[in-house]
Amino acid sequence: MARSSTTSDVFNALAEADRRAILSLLIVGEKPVGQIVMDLSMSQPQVSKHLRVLSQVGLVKSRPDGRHRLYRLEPQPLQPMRDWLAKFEQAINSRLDRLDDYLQELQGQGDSQ
Amino acid sequence: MARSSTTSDVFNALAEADRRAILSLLIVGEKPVGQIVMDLSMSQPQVSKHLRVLSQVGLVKSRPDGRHRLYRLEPQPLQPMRDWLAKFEQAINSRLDRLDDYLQELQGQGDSQ
DNA sequence: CGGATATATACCGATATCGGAATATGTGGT
DNA sequence: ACCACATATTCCGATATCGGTATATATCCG
Repeated sequence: MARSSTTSDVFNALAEADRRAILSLLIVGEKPVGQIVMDLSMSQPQVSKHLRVLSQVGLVKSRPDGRHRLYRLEPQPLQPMRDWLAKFEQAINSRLDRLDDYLQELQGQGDSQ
Repeated sequence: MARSSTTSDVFNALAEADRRAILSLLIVGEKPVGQIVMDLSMSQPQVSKHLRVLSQVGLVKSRPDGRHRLYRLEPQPLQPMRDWLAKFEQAINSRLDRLDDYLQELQGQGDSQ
């Protein structure tokens, strides 16, 4: 048993930097696969495979356009991730947290793992 | 070559649901390993391993407390993820986007694979 | 010091992922 | 129908991950 599953979970889909890059590219609008291949200097099959994963989790949708296929961003599935992160807002912004930072800067923090 | 790396990237660390659960637990405050084991009904080695990964990406820090070791949340490394998500705010909130939703609700959305 | 509790690490097998190369599918133009 | 272009899929080897079990390390207590 390796990682829980992958193509069913947005967190997992976004664990790959290349896939994040693809999504970022698509913010500006629809793009054909070939364009992504050029923009990111990745192999065509690699891009297709990543697009497939992104498709499966619903982060992109596609439509045919001549011999091209245009992929577009579908941002709704990002919501669970946004929700999850939101839970940490308070911790991130808390006064205590910054105090922690400060103290750790002062002392040579010996710790972790 | 499998996934780029794992223990160096926050996105990757959070690809595992169990690790997200651990972080969520720690929002309320420091906890010893055993407490996490009980709360999440996971095996002790499993929890220790997940904590190690979280440690490596800086999402938790620990301090000894008698024979226990208290782990606490360190939310700063979440920032890159927040930043990355922020890029999609506009797309998520856009009018067109909601229109998309609407249209997809109306039609039995047939698309994508 | 010896035993008990708490946590970390090592080892293992199963599995899923990734990238590359080759190939299949599909579409348009002539 | 055929050829070129665009994309998807399959097959493959390498690798990293995960969970389990067993064991090591550490700390406290008597």
